[in-house]
Amino acid sequence: MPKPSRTASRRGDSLSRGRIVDAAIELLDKGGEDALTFRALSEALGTGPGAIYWHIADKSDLMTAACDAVVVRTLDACARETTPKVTIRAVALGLFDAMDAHAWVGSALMRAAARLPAMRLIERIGQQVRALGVAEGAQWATVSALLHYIVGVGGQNAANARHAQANGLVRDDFLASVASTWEQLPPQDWPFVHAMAGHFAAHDDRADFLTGIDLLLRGMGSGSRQPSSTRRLTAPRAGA
Amino acid sequence: MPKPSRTASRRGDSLSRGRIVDAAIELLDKGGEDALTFRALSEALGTGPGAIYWHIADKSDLMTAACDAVVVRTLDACARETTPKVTIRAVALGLFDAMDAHAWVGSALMRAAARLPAMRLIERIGQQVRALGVAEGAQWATVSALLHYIVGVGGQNAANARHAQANGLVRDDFLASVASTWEQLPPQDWPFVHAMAGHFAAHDDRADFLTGIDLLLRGMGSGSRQPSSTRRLTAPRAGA
DNA sequence: ATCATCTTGGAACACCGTTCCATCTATGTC
DNA sequence: GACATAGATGGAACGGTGTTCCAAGATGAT
Repeated sequence: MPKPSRTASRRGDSLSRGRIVDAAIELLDKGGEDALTFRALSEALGTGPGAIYWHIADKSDLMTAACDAVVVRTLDACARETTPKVTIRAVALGLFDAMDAHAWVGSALMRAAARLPAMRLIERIGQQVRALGVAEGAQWATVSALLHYIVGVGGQNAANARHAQANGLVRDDFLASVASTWEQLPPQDWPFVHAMAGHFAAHDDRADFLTGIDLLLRGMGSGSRQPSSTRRLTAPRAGA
Repeated sequence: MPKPSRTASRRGDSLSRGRIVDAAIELLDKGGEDALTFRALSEALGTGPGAIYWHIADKSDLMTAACDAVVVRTLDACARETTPKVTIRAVALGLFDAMDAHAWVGSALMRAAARLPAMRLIERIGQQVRALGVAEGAQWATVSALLHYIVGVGGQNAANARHAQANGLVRDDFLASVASTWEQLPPQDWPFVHAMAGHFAAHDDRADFLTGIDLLLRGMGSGSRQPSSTRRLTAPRAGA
Protein backbone atom coordinates (compact mmCIF):
# COMPACT_ATOMS: atom_id res chain seq x y z
CA MET A 1 0.00 0.00 0.00
CA PRO A 2 2.34 2.76 -1.15
CA LYS A 3 1.09 6.19 -1.98
CA PRO A 4 0.92 6.29 -5.76
CA SER A 5 4.28 8.07 -5.71
CA ARG A 6 5.02 11.35 -7.32
CA THR A 7 5.68 9.86 -10.73
CA ALA A 8 2.70 8.52 -12.58
CA SER A 9 4.56 5.80 -14.41
CA ARG A 10 8.22 5.29 -14.90
CA ARG A 11 7.92 2.86 -17.74
CA GLY A 12 5.32 2.47 -20.45
CA ASP A 13 4.25 -0.98 -19.33
CA SER A 14 4.60 -0.28 -15.63
CA LEU A 15 2.41 -2.10 -13.17
CA SER A 16 -0.42 -0.39 -11.38
CA ARG A 17 -3.26 -1.42 -9.17
CA GLY A 18 -5.68 -0.75 -11.99
CA ARG A 19 -3.85 -2.86 -14.53
CA ILE A 20 -3.56 -5.70 -12.04
CA VAL A 21 -7.25 -5.61 -11.21
CA ASP A 22 -8.17 -5.55 -14.89
CA ALA A 23 -5.99 -8.55 -15.61
CA ALA A 24 -7.48 -10.34 -12.60
CA ILE A 25 -11.00 -9.71 -13.89
CA GLU A 26 -10.03 -11.09 -17.27
CA LEU A 27 -8.68 -14.27 -15.71
CA LEU A 28 -11.72 -14.64 -13.52
CA ASP A 29 -14.14 -14.14 -16.39
CA LYS A 30 -12.26 -16.54 -18.61
CA GLY A 31 -11.63 -19.43 -16.24
CA GLY A 32 -13.72 -18.92 -13.13
CA GLU A 33 -12.70 -18.39 -9.57
CA ASP A 34 -9.93 -20.96 -9.53
CA ALA A 35 -8.22 -19.45 -12.56
CA LEU A 36 -7.05 -16.46 -10.57
CA THR A 37 -3.69 -17.36 -9.05
CA PHE A 38 -0.77 -15.07 -8.43
CA ARG A 39 1.29 -17.17 -10.80
CA ALA A 40 -1.19 -17.01 -13.67
CA LEU A 41 -1.72 -13.34 -12.94
CA SER A 42 1.98 -12.50 -12.94
CA GLU A 43 2.43 -14.42 -16.16
CA ALA A 44 -0.43 -12.53 -17.79
CA LEU A 45 1.21 -9.29 -16.67
CA GLY A 46 4.68 -10.39 -17.71
CA THR A 47 6.15 -10.06 -14.25
CA GLY A 48 6.73 -12.07 -11.09
CA PRO A 49 4.43 -12.73 -8.15
CA GLY A 50 6.48 -10.52 -5.89
CA ALA A 51 5.89 -7.40 -7.95
CA ILE A 52 2.15 -7.69 -7.54
CA TYR A 53 2.43 -7.50 -3.78
CA TRP A 54 3.77 -4.00 -4.07
CA HIS A 55 0.35 -2.86 -5.26
CA ILE A 56 -1.99 -5.43 -3.69
CA ALA A 57 -2.13 -6.41 -0.03
CA ASP A 58 -3.20 -10.02 -0.54
CA LYS A 59 -5.57 -12.15 -2.52
CA SER A 60 -8.66 -11.12 -0.63
CA ASP A 61 -7.75 -7.50 -1.32
CA LEU A 62 -7.46 -8.36 -5.00
CA MET A 63 -10.81 -10.14 -5.09
CA THR A 64 -12.53 -7.29 -3.31
CA ALA A 65 -11.05 -4.77 -5.73
CA ALA A 66 -12.09 -6.82 -8.75
CA CYS A 67 -15.55 -7.22 -7.28
CA ASP A 68 -15.79 -3.53 -6.57
CA ALA A 69 -14.91 -2.66 -10.15
CA VAL A 70 -17.80 -4.77 -11.41
CA VAL A 71 -20.17 -3.36 -8.81
CA VAL A 72 -19.29 0.20 -9.77
CA ARG A 73 -19.86 -0.50 -13.44
CA THR A 74 -23.14 -2.23 -12.67
CA LEU A 75 -24.49 0.52 -10.46
CA ASP A 76 -23.46 3.16 -12.95
CA ALA A 77 -25.38 1.34 -15.65
CA CYS A 78 -28.54 1.37 -13.52
CA ALA A 79 -30.09 4.71 -14.23
CA ARG A 80 -32.41 6.01 -11.55
CA GLU A 81 -35.95 4.99 -12.26
CA THR A 82 -39.28 6.63 -11.62
CA THR A 83 -40.20 5.26 -8.21
CA PRO A 84 -38.16 3.81 -5.36
CA LYS A 85 -39.56 0.33 -5.84
CA VAL A 86 -38.86 0.35 -9.55
CA THR A 87 -35.35 1.53 -8.83
CA ILE A 88 -34.77 -1.20 -6.29
CA ARG A 89 -35.97 -3.75 -8.81
CA ALA A 90 -33.68 -2.32 -11.46
CA VAL A 91 -30.65 -2.36 -9.18
CA ALA A 92 -31.42 -5.88 -8.05
CA LEU A 93 -31.83 -7.10 -11.61
CA GLY A 94 -28.68 -5.35 -12.72
CA LEU A 95 -26.73 -7.04 -9.95
CA PHE A 96 -28.28 -10.39 -10.76
CA ASP A 97 -27.25 -10.09 -14.38
CA ALA A 98 -23.75 -8.97 -13.43
CA MET A 99 -23.32 -11.90 -11.06
CA ASP A 100 -24.72 -14.19 -13.71
CA ALA A 101 -22.26 -12.96 -16.32
CA HIS A 102 -19.31 -13.01 -13.87
CA ALA A 103 -20.06 -15.97 -11.62
CA TRP A 104 -17.13 -15.14 -9.34
CA VAL A 105 -18.67 -11.80 -8.33
CA GLY A 106 -21.34 -13.58 -6.31
CA SER A 107 -18.96 -15.35 -4.01
CA ALA A 108 -16.61 -12.40 -3.86
CA LEU A 109 -19.44 -10.12 -2.80
CA MET A 110 -20.48 -12.65 -0.21
CA ARG A 111 -17.04 -12.68 1.36
CA ALA A 112 -16.68 -8.91 1.15
CA ALA A 113 -19.59 -8.11 3.45
CA ALA A 114 -19.20 -4.69 5.07
CA ARG A 115 -16.38 -3.82 2.68
CA LEU A 116 -16.44 -1.17 -0.03
CA PRO A 117 -18.50 -2.98 -2.69
CA ALA A 118 -21.15 -3.97 -0.15
CA MET A 119 -21.23 -0.42 1.17
CA ARG A 120 -22.06 0.84 -2.30
CA LEU A 121 -25.04 -1.49 -2.45
CA ILE A 122 -26.18 -0.53 1.02
CA GLU A 123 -26.02 3.14 0.10
CA ARG A 124 -27.86 2.73 -3.17
CA ILE A 125 -30.60 0.54 -1.74
CA GLY A 126 -30.78 2.50 1.48
CA GLN A 127 -31.57 5.72 -0.32
CA GLN A 128 -34.48 4.04 -2.03
CA VAL A 129 -35.76 2.46 1.16
CA ARG A 130 -35.71 5.90 2.73
CA ALA A 131 -37.51 7.35 -0.22
CA LEU A 132 -40.15 4.70 0.23
CA GLY A 133 -40.93 6.17 3.61
CA VAL A 134 -39.93 3.17 5.67
CA ALA A 135 -39.80 4.18 9.32
CA GLU A 136 -36.39 5.21 10.62
CA GLY A 137 -36.04 2.27 12.98
CA ALA A 138 -36.91 -0.26 10.29
CA GLN A 139 -34.67 1.06 7.54
CA TRP A 140 -31.56 -0.89 8.41
CA ALA A 141 -33.33 -4.23 8.75
CA THR A 142 -35.11 -3.62 5.45
CA VAL A 143 -31.94 -2.78 3.57
CA SER A 144 -30.19 -5.69 5.23
CA ALA A 145 -32.88 -8.09 4.07
CA LEU A 146 -32.73 -6.87 0.49
CA LEU A 147 -28.95 -6.93 0.41
CA HIS A 148 -28.65 -10.35 1.98
CA TYR A 149 -31.19 -11.73 -0.43
CA ILE A 150 -29.55 -10.26 -3.52
CA VAL A 151 -26.06 -11.30 -2.55
CA GLY A 152 -27.25 -14.65 -1.26
CA VAL A 153 -28.88 -15.56 -4.55
CA GLY A 154 -25.78 -14.49 -6.44
CA GLY A 155 -23.51 -16.49 -4.21
CA GLN A 156 -25.54 -19.65 -4.50
CA ASN A 157 -25.94 -19.36 -8.24
CA ALA A 158 -22.19 -18.94 -8.41
CA ALA A 159 -21.76 -22.11 -6.38
CA ASN A 160 -24.06 -23.92 -8.78
CA ALA A 161 -22.18 -22.63 -11.78
CA ARG A 162 -18.87 -23.63 -10.28
CA HIS A 163 -20.16 -27.08 -9.41
CA ALA A 164 -21.57 -27.57 -12.88
CA GLN A 165 -18.35 -26.43 -14.49
CA ALA A 166 -16.30 -28.75 -12.28
CA ASN A 167 -18.33 -31.66 -13.63
CA GLY A 168 -18.09 -30.37 -17.18
CA LEU A 169 -21.78 -29.64 -17.46
CA VAL A 170 -23.59 -26.68 -18.88
CA ARG A 171 -26.55 -25.25 -17.03
CA ASP A 172 -29.21 -27.35 -18.76
CA ASP A 173 -27.38 -30.61 -18.18
CA PHE A 174 -26.83 -29.65 -14.58
CA LEU A 175 -30.51 -28.90 -14.04
CA ALA A 176 -31.48 -32.10 -15.78
CA SER A 177 -29.18 -34.21 -13.64
CA VAL A 178 -30.47 -32.63 -10.45
CA ALA A 179 -34.08 -33.05 -11.60
CA SER A 180 -33.45 -36.70 -12.38
CA THR A 181 -32.07 -37.23 -8.89
CA TRP A 182 -35.13 -35.59 -7.39
CA GLU A 183 -37.47 -37.64 -9.52
CA GLN A 184 -36.01 -40.88 -8.23
CA LEU A 185 -36.51 -39.97 -4.58
CA PRO A 186 -39.31 -41.83 -2.76
CA PRO A 187 -42.33 -39.52 -2.83
CA GLN A 188 -43.41 -40.48 0.67
CA ASP A 189 -40.17 -39.12 2.14
CA TRP A 190 -39.74 -36.25 -0.31
CA PRO A 191 -43.22 -35.17 -1.40
CA PHE A 192 -42.30 -31.60 -2.27
CA VAL A 193 -38.87 -32.14 -3.81
CA HIS A 194 -40.16 -35.08 -5.81
CA ALA A 195 -43.07 -33.06 -7.12
CA MET A 196 -40.85 -30.13 -8.02
CA ALA A 197 -38.42 -32.13 -10.17
CA GLY A 198 -40.05 -31.29 -13.45
CA HIS A 199 -40.59 -27.67 -12.54
CA PHE A 200 -36.97 -27.38 -11.42
CA ALA A 201 -35.54 -28.65 -14.68
CA ALA A 202 -37.24 -25.83 -16.56
CA HIS A 203 -37.15 -23.04 -14.00
CA ASP A 204 -35.79 -19.58 -14.71
CA ASP A 205 -33.32 -18.32 -12.12
CA ARG A 206 -33.85 -14.72 -13.11
CA ALA A 207 -37.63 -14.87 -12.84
CA ASP A 208 -37.42 -16.66 -9.49
CA PHE A 209 -35.00 -14.06 -8.25
CA LEU A 210 -37.42 -11.31 -9.18
CA THR A 211 -40.23 -13.12 -7.43
CA GLY A 212 -38.21 -12.97 -4.24
CA ILE A 213 -37.53 -9.27 -4.67
CA ASP A 214 -41.21 -8.66 -5.22
CA LEU A 215 -42.11 -10.67 -2.12
CA LEU A 216 -39.82 -8.44 -0.09
CA LEU A 217 -41.13 -5.26 -1.71
CA ARG A 218 -44.72 -6.29 -1.18
CA GLY A 219 -43.90 -7.18 2.43
CA MET A 220 -42.61 -3.66 2.90
CA GLY A 221 -46.06 -2.35 2.16
CA SER A 222 -47.11 0.63 0.09
CA GLY A 223 -44.61 2.74 2.01
CA SER A 224 -45.65 6.37 2.13
CA ARG A 225 -45.80 7.05 5.81
CA GLN A 226 -43.61 10.15 5.84
CA PRO A 227 -43.62 11.16 2.22
CA SER A 228 -42.18 14.63 1.81
CA SER A 229 -39.79 15.16 4.70
CA THR A 230 -38.04 11.83 4.34
CA ARG A 231 -38.00 12.02 0.61
CA ARG A 232 -35.97 15.16 0.79
CA LEU A 233 -33.20 13.27 2.52
CA THR A 234 -32.61 10.87 -0.32
CA ALA A 235 -30.34 11.62 -3.19
CA PRO A 236 -32.80 13.91 -4.94
CA ARG A 237 -32.41 12.42 -8.40
CA ALA A 238 -30.61 15.60 -9.32
CA GLY A 239 -27.14 15.31 -10.75
CA ALA A 240 -28.23 12.46 -12.98
CA MET B 1 -16.75 -44.64 -2.40
CA PRO B 2 -16.72 -48.32 -1.49
CA LYS B 3 -19.80 -50.14 -0.46
CA PRO B 4 -19.62 -50.38 3.32
CA SER B 5 -18.36 -53.94 2.86
CA ARG B 6 -19.88 -56.98 4.37
CA THR B 7 -18.16 -56.59 7.71
CA ALA B 8 -19.30 -53.76 9.89
CA SER B 9 -15.95 -53.07 11.48
CA ARG B 10 -12.86 -55.17 11.61
CA ARG B 11 -11.15 -53.30 14.39
CA GLY B 12 -12.44 -51.49 17.42
CA ASP B 13 -11.00 -48.18 16.39
CA SER B 14 -11.56 -48.65 12.69
CA LEU B 15 -12.30 -45.66 10.54
CA SER B 16 -15.74 -44.98 9.20
CA ARG B 17 -17.43 -42.18 7.35
CA GLY B 18 -19.34 -41.31 10.48
CA ARG B 19 -16.29 -41.10 12.72
CA ILE B 20 -14.50 -38.98 10.13
CA VAL B 21 -17.40 -36.58 9.80
CA ASP B 22 -17.70 -36.26 13.57
CA ALA B 23 -14.02 -35.46 13.91
CA ALA B 24 -14.31 -32.94 11.08
CA ILE B 25 -17.19 -31.19 12.82
CA GLU B 26 -15.17 -31.01 16.01
CA LEU B 27 -12.25 -29.41 14.20
CA LEU B 28 -14.53 -26.96 12.41
CA ASP B 29 -16.32 -25.94 15.58
CA LYS B 30 -13.09 -25.52 17.48
CA GLY B 31 -11.02 -23.60 14.97
CA GLY B 32 -13.24 -22.40 12.15
CA GLU B 33 -13.25 -23.25 8.51
CA ASP B 34 -9.49 -23.14 8.04
CA ALA B 35 -8.87 -25.57 10.87
CA LEU B 36 -10.19 -28.48 8.82
CA THR B 37 -7.27 -29.90 6.88
CA PHE B 38 -6.66 -33.48 5.94
CA ARG B 39 -3.48 -33.41 7.99
CA ALA B 40 -5.12 -32.10 11.14
CA LEU B 41 -8.00 -34.48 10.58
CA SER B 42 -5.80 -37.53 10.12
CA GLU B 43 -3.84 -36.62 13.22
CA ALA B 44 -7.04 -36.25 15.23
CA LEU B 45 -8.04 -39.68 14.00
CA GLY B 46 -4.61 -41.21 14.54
CA THR B 47 -4.12 -42.19 10.94
CA GLY B 48 -2.74 -40.83 7.66
CA PRO B 49 -4.38 -38.62 5.07
CA GLY B 50 -4.56 -41.46 2.58
CA ALA B 51 -6.77 -43.59 4.78
CA ILE B 52 -9.46 -40.92 4.87
CA TYR B 53 -9.80 -40.99 1.11
CA TRP B 54 -11.05 -44.53 1.30
CA HIS B 55 -14.23 -43.24 2.96
CA ILE B 56 -14.47 -39.67 1.65
CA ALA B 57 -14.35 -38.59 -1.98
CA ASP B 58 -12.73 -35.20 -1.44
CA LYS B 59 -12.87 -32.17 0.77
CA SER B 60 -16.08 -30.83 -0.67
CA ASP B 61 -17.69 -34.19 0.01
CA LEU B 62 -16.49 -33.96 3.59
CA MET B 63 -17.79 -30.42 4.07
CA THR B 64 -21.16 -31.34 2.62
CA ALA B 65 -21.41 -34.35 4.90
CA ALA B 66 -20.48 -32.31 7.98
CA CYS B 67 -22.96 -29.64 6.94
CA ASP B 68 -25.65 -32.24 6.41
CA ALA B 69 -25.15 -33.67 9.88
CA VAL B 70 -25.76 -30.27 11.43
CA VAL B 71 -28.76 -29.62 9.20
CA VAL B 72 -30.33 -32.93 10.18
CA ARG B 73 -29.85 -32.22 13.87
CA THR B 74 -31.25 -28.73 13.47
CA LEU B 75 -34.33 -29.77 11.53
CA ASP B 76 -35.00 -32.57 13.99
CA ALA B 77 -34.90 -30.08 16.82
CA CYS B 78 -37.53 -27.91 15.14
CA ALA B 79 -40.78 -29.44 16.22
CA ARG B 80 -43.67 -28.77 13.90
CA GLU B 81 -45.57 -25.74 14.98
CA THR B 82 -49.19 -24.76 14.83
CA THR B 83 -49.41 -22.95 11.51
CA PRO B 84 -47.28 -23.05 8.37
CA LYS B 85 -45.99 -19.54 8.85
CA VAL B 86 -45.03 -20.16 12.44
CA THR B 87 -43.29 -23.34 11.35
CA ILE B 88 -41.36 -21.53 8.65
CA ARG B 89 -40.29 -18.94 11.18
CA ALA B 90 -39.20 -21.66 13.58
CA VAL B 91 -37.19 -23.50 10.93
CA ALA B 92 -35.58 -20.28 9.75
CA LEU B 93 -34.66 -19.27 13.28
CA GLY B 94 -33.33 -22.71 14.07
CA LEU B 95 -31.11 -22.58 11.02
CA PHE B 96 -29.95 -19.08 11.86
CA ASP B 97 -28.95 -20.17 15.33
CA ALA B 98 -27.20 -23.25 14.01
CA MET B 99 -25.24 -21.22 11.49
CA ASP B 100 -24.47 -18.71 14.20
CA ALA B 101 -23.12 -21.38 16.52
CA HIS B 102 -21.20 -23.17 13.75
CA ALA B 103 -20.07 -20.35 11.48
CA TRP B 104 -18.70 -22.81 8.90
CA VAL B 105 -22.16 -24.22 8.22
CA GLY B 106 -23.23 -21.05 6.50
CA SER B 107 -20.56 -21.11 3.84
CA ALA B 108 -20.78 -24.88 3.51
CA LEU B 109 -24.50 -24.67 2.90
CA MET B 110 -23.93 -21.93 0.38
CA ARG B 111 -21.53 -24.07 -1.61
CA ALA B 112 -23.71 -27.16 -1.31
CA ALA B 113 -26.66 -25.72 -3.20
CA ALA B 114 -28.82 -28.49 -4.72
CA ARG B 115 -27.01 -31.11 -2.66
CA LEU B 116 -28.46 -33.23 0.13
CA PRO B 117 -28.50 -30.66 2.96
CA ALA B 118 -30.14 -28.05 0.73
CA MET B 119 -32.67 -30.62 -0.42
CA ARG B 120 -33.69 -31.20 3.17
CA LEU B 121 -34.37 -27.50 3.60
CA ILE B 122 -36.28 -27.31 0.35
CA GLU B 123 -38.45 -30.22 1.41
CA ARG B 124 -39.15 -28.88 4.86
CA ILE B 125 -39.93 -25.37 3.68
CA GLY B 126 -41.76 -26.58 0.59
CA GLN B 127 -44.22 -28.57 2.63
CA GLN B 128 -45.09 -25.47 4.62
CA VAL B 129 -45.40 -23.30 1.54
CA ARG B 130 -47.81 -25.83 0.11
CA ALA B 131 -49.74 -25.89 3.36
CA LEU B 132 -50.03 -22.13 3.11
CA GLY B 133 -51.98 -22.60 -0.08
CA VAL B 134 -49.53 -20.90 -2.39
CA ALA B 135 -50.54 -21.57 -5.97
CA GLU B 136 -48.85 -24.50 -7.64
CA GLY B 137 -46.95 -22.41 -10.15
CA ALA B 138 -45.60 -20.05 -7.50
CA GLN B 139 -44.47 -22.65 -4.98
CA TRP B 140 -40.98 -23.16 -6.32
CA ALA B 141 -40.14 -19.49 -6.57
CA THR B 142 -41.47 -18.92 -3.07
CA VAL B 143 -39.42 -21.72 -1.55
CA SER B 144 -36.42 -20.60 -3.53
CA ALA B 145 -36.70 -17.08 -2.17
CA LEU B 146 -36.96 -18.27 1.42
CA LEU B 147 -34.09 -20.72 1.03
CA HIS B 148 -31.81 -18.26 -0.70
CA TYR B 149 -32.52 -15.66 1.93
CA ILE B 150 -31.88 -17.99 4.87
CA VAL B 151 -28.71 -19.45 3.43
CA GLY B 152 -27.55 -16.08 2.15
CA VAL B 153 -27.76 -14.48 5.57
CA GLY B 154 -25.95 -17.42 7.11
CA GLY B 155 -23.21 -17.31 4.54
CA GLN B 156 -22.62 -13.61 4.92
CA ASN B 157 -22.64 -13.74 8.70
CA ALA B 158 -20.09 -16.52 8.43
CA ALA B 159 -17.95 -14.34 6.20
CA ASN B 160 -18.18 -11.56 8.76
CA ALA B 161 -17.27 -13.89 11.59
CA ARG B 162 -14.32 -15.23 9.67
CA HIS B 163 -13.14 -11.76 8.77
CA ALA B 164 -13.45 -10.59 12.36
CA GLN B 165 -11.58 -13.62 13.62
CA ALA B 166 -8.81 -13.12 11.07
CA ASN B 167 -8.26 -9.64 12.50
CA GLY B 168 -8.48 -10.92 16.05
CA LEU B 169 -11.68 -9.06 16.81
CA VAL B 170 -14.79 -10.18 18.60
CA ARG B 171 -18.13 -9.22 17.18
CA ASP B 172 -18.55 -5.99 19.10
CA ASP B 173 -15.12 -4.69 18.15
CA PHE B 174 -15.79 -5.62 14.55
CA LEU B 175 -19.08 -3.75 14.50
CA ALA B 176 -17.49 -0.77 16.20
CA SER B 177 -14.66 -0.60 13.70
CA VAL B 178 -17.05 -0.79 10.76
CA ALA B 179 -19.31 1.82 12.31
CA SER B 180 -16.38 4.13 12.85
CA THR B 181 -15.43 3.78 9.20
CA TRP B 182 -18.96 4.61 8.17
CA GLU B 183 -19.12 7.60 10.46
CA GLN B 184 -16.08 9.14 8.84
CA LEU B 185 -17.49 8.97 5.33
CA PRO B 186 -18.58 12.27 3.78
CA PRO B 187 -22.36 12.52 4.31
CA GLN B 188 -22.95 14.09 0.93
CA ASP B 189 -21.62 11.00 -0.86
CA TRP B 190 -22.85 8.44 1.66
CA PRO B 191 -26.01 9.85 3.22
CA PHE B 192 -27.55 6.53 4.14
CA VAL B 193 -24.46 4.63 5.22
CA HIS B 194 -23.25 7.59 7.23
CA ALA B 195 -26.59 7.92 8.97
CA MET B 196 -26.73 4.20 9.74
CA ALA B 197 -23.34 4.02 11.47
CA GLY B 198 -24.71 4.32 14.96
CA HIS B 199 -27.58 1.98 14.29
CA PHE B 200 -25.22 -0.55 12.76
CA ALA B 201 -22.92 -0.67 15.77
CA ALA B 202 -25.80 -1.78 17.96
CA HIS B 203 -27.86 -3.84 15.56
CA ASP B 204 -29.04 -7.37 16.28
CA ASP B 205 -28.34 -9.84 13.48
CA ARG B 206 -30.97 -12.23 14.68
CA ALA B 207 -33.72 -9.64 14.87
CA ASP B 208 -32.80 -8.28 11.44
CA PHE B 209 -32.86 -11.78 10.04
CA LEU B 210 -36.34 -12.31 11.40
CA THR B 211 -37.46 -9.01 9.92
CA GLY B 212 -36.46 -10.30 6.51
CA ILE B 213 -38.31 -13.56 7.03
CA ASP B 214 -41.39 -11.62 8.05
CA LEU B 215 -41.12 -9.38 5.00
CA LEU B 216 -41.13 -12.47 2.82
CA LEU B 217 -43.99 -14.08 4.72
CA ARG B 218 -46.06 -10.92 4.58
CA GLY B 219 -45.30 -10.62 0.90
CA MET B 220 -46.68 -14.09 0.40
CA GLY B 221 -50.06 -12.84 1.57
CA SER B 222 -52.52 -14.43 3.93
CA GLY B 223 -52.21 -17.58 1.88
CA SER B 224 -55.37 -19.60 2.05
CA ARG B 225 -56.41 -19.81 -1.54
CA GLN B 226 -56.84 -23.57 -1.71
CA PRO B 227 -57.00 -24.50 1.95
CA SER B 228 -58.15 -28.06 2.34
CA SER B 229 -57.15 -29.86 -0.81
CA THR B 230 -53.61 -28.54 -0.87
CA ARG B 231 -53.16 -28.89 2.81
CA ARG B 232 -53.80 -32.59 2.49
CA LEU B 233 -50.73 -32.92 0.29
CA THR B 234 -48.32 -31.71 2.93
CA ALA B 235 -46.74 -34.00 5.46
CA PRO B 236 -49.83 -34.23 7.61
CA ARG B 237 -48.09 -33.74 10.91
CA ALA B 238 -48.66 -37.44 11.54
CA GLY B 239 -45.66 -39.58 12.27
CA ALA B 240 -44.24 -36.93 14.54
C1' DA C 1 -2.34 -72.25 5.79
C1' DT C 2 -3.21 -69.85 1.88
C1' DC C 3 -5.28 -66.57 -0.68
C1' DA C 4 -7.83 -62.53 -2.10
C1' DT C 5 -9.88 -58.54 -0.66
C1' DC C 6 -10.52 -54.70 2.12
C1' DT C 7 -8.26 -51.14 4.61
C1' DT C 8 -4.49 -48.48 6.28
C1' DG C 9 -0.95 -44.77 6.65
C1' DG C 10 2.95 -42.48 5.17
C1' DA C 11 5.68 -40.62 1.39
C1' DA C 12 5.49 -37.96 -2.63
C1' DC C 13 3.40 -34.62 -6.08
C1' DA C 14 1.78 -30.43 -7.85
C1' DC C 15 0.19 -26.31 -6.64
C1' DC C 16 -1.12 -22.52 -3.74
C1' DG C 17 -0.47 -17.70 -1.25
C1' DT C 18 3.09 -15.30 0.58
C1' DT C 19 7.81 -13.58 1.89
C1' DC C 20 12.35 -12.30 0.98
C1' DC C 21 15.85 -10.02 -1.24
C1' DA C 22 19.06 -8.86 -4.85
C1' DT C 23 18.45 -6.05 -8.70
C1' DC C 24 17.01 -2.43 -11.66
C1' DT C 25 15.12 2.26 -12.77
C1' DA C 26 13.87 6.90 -12.48
C1' DT C 27 14.30 10.88 -10.02
C1' DG C 28 16.22 14.88 -6.88
C1' DT C 29 20.68 16.87 -5.44
C1' DC C 30 25.01 18.64 -6.05
C1' DG D 1 27.06 14.89 -15.64
C1' DA D 2 27.80 11.91 -11.35
C1' DC D 3 25.91 10.35 -7.42
C1' DA D 4 22.68 8.85 -3.71
C1' DT D 5 18.12 7.48 -2.73
C1' DA D 6 13.68 5.93 -2.83
C1' DG D 7 10.37 3.44 -5.76
C1' DA D 8 9.44 -0.62 -8.12
C1' DT D 9 10.50 -5.15 -9.92
C1' DG D 10 10.77 -10.27 -10.54
C1' DG D 11 12.42 -14.63 -9.44
C1' DA D 12 13.68 -17.98 -5.89
C1' DA D 13 12.31 -20.07 -1.80
C1' DC D 14 9.11 -21.29 2.29
C1' DG D 15 5.46 -23.48 4.50
C1' DG D 16 1.24 -25.19 3.68
C1' DT D 17 -2.63 -27.32 1.08
C1' DG D 18 -5.59 -31.22 -1.32
C1' DT D 19 -4.75 -35.27 -3.52
C1' DT D 20 -2.51 -39.57 -5.41
C1' DC D 21 0.14 -43.55 -5.05
C1' DC D 22 1.57 -47.69 -3.24
C1' DA D 23 3.79 -50.94 -0.13
C1' DA D 24 2.26 -52.99 3.88
C1' DG D 25 -1.13 -54.76 7.32
C1' DA D 26 -5.44 -56.79 8.69
C1' DT D 27 -9.35 -59.72 7.95
C1' DG D 28 -12.53 -63.23 6.25
C1' DA D 29 -13.21 -67.14 2.99
C1' DT D 30 -11.43 -71.47 1.17
